[in-house]
Amino acid sequence: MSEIESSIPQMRGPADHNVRDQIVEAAEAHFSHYGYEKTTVSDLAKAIGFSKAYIYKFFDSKQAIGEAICSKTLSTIVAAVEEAVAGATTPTEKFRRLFKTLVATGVSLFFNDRKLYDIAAYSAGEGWPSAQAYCERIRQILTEVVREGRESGEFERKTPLDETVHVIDLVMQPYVNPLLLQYNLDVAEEAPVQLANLVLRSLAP
Amino acid sequence: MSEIESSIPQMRGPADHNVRDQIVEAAEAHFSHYGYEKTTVSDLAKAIGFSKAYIYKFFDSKQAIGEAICSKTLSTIVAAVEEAVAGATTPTEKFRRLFKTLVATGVSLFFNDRKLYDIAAYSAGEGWPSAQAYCERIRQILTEVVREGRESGEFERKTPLDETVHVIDLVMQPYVNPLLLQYNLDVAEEAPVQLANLVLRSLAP
DNA sequence: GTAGTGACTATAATCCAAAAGCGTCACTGG
DNA sequence: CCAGTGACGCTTTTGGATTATAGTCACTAC
Repeated sequence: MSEIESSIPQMRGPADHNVRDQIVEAAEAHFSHYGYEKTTVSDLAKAIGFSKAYIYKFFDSKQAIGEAICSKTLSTIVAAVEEAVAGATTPTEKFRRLFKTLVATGVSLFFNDRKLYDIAAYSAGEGWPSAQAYCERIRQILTEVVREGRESGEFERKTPLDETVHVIDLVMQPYVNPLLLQYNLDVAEEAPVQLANLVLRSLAP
Repeated sequence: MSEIESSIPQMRGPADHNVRDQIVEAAEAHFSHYGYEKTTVSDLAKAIGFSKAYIYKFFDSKQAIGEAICSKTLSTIVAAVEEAVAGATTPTEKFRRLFKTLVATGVSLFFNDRKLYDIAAYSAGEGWPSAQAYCERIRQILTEVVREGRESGEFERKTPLDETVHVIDLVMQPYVNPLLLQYNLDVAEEAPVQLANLVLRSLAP
C-alpha cells in the first residue's frame, strides 16, 4: 500500500526482472554507504557482475536509479505514518500521530542514514517525481484523516475540505519536505506537538 | 526604532566615525551589485580612497561588514512590518498585516535585490547575530500584537503568552527566515493569508 | 530474438600550481 | 597620540590540463 514506485519513473526493459532488483539492491547499499555522487554506475555494474551497459537496459539514467532508491527510502516514512495513523482511534489522535511520526521518522533517517537522506533532500530540491509523489501521498493520508474527523463531527465542516487540507499542508510542509526538515531539526522535538495543537484548535467545530 | 545594529557586532575604533559610514555605504553598493563573495575588502578600500588596512581599524573582519549590511537590509523589512502593524486598528488586523507585509517585503527583496537577499539568507544559515536579532525583533512585534489582542479580549488568554507566541513563531518561521523563504516562494502569495486565518481561528477565545 | 558487452564520445569531476584574498603589524608623518 | 599604510604570512580561490564518468551503439554469442 505504501509503494510509491507505482509512479513509474523512467524505466526500461522488463518491469519485473531479477536483474532490476539486483541493481536496486546494489544501489541501495552503495548509495547508503558511499553516497549518490561517489557511487558510479560502473560500481553498481561490478557489484552485480554485469557490464555497465547492461544497467542501461533497465534504467534510463543514473538519476532514475536514484529516484528508485529515493522512492524506497521515502516509502519507509510513509509506511511508518500509515501504521501510526492506523493505530489511533479518533481523528484528533490520528492527526497528532501523523505529524509526530512523520517528523520522528524523518529525523531518524537524517541521523541514521544520512547518505540516503541527502538523496531525498536533493530529490525534493530538484522536484523529482519520487519526492513529489511522497508529498502527495502524505497529503492523501492527511485528507483522509480530516475527512474522517469531519464526518465524525470532531472537526468543523464549513471550510471546503481542499482548503482545510491545503493550509494544514502548508503548516506541515517544513517538516514533510526533506529539504526543509534539515533546517528545522532544532525544533523537531516540540514542533509537531505544538503545531498539531494549534491546527486542532483551528479545526474545532 | 527599527535599528538592529544596536546588537553591536564585532566593531573596532570609534563607533561614530565618518569613515565607518563611508565603508558601510561602499559595502552596501558593492555587495548589492557584485555580491558578498565577489567583493574584496580591497575593493571597498579603493572605493573610499583608503588602504585596506585602514578598514580593519573599524571592522573586525569582512564578515563583520557583511553583518552590518545584513542588519541594514533586514531593518528595512522590520520597518515595513512596523509601519504596517501601526496602520491597523485591531490586533486581528495587525497580525494579518504583520504576516503579509513580512512575506511581501521579503519576496520583494528576493526579486529586486537578490545579492543582498543572498547575504541575509547566508547570514540566517550561519546564525549570524544580524539574522538572529532580526528574528528576535519580529518575535517582539508579534508578542506585542498578541498581548494587545489578549488584553482587548480578542484572543484567548488561557495559554501562557510565551507558548502562544512561540507556536505562532513556528508557523511564521518558514517565511521569516530568509534561508527558508527561498524555498517557499511558490506559496508566498497565498500562505500568509491562509496561515493567518488558521492562526487566528486557533486564537479565538 | 535474447542476453550481454567493449569501445567510443562528450561532459563533468579532479588535481595542482599560480594568483588572489584576508587579516596583521611594524612603521611613517604629523 | 592619531590617521594612515606597505609589505608580509597564511589560507582560499582560480584556471586549465588531465582524468573519470554517464550514456550510446554496433556488435558477439547463443
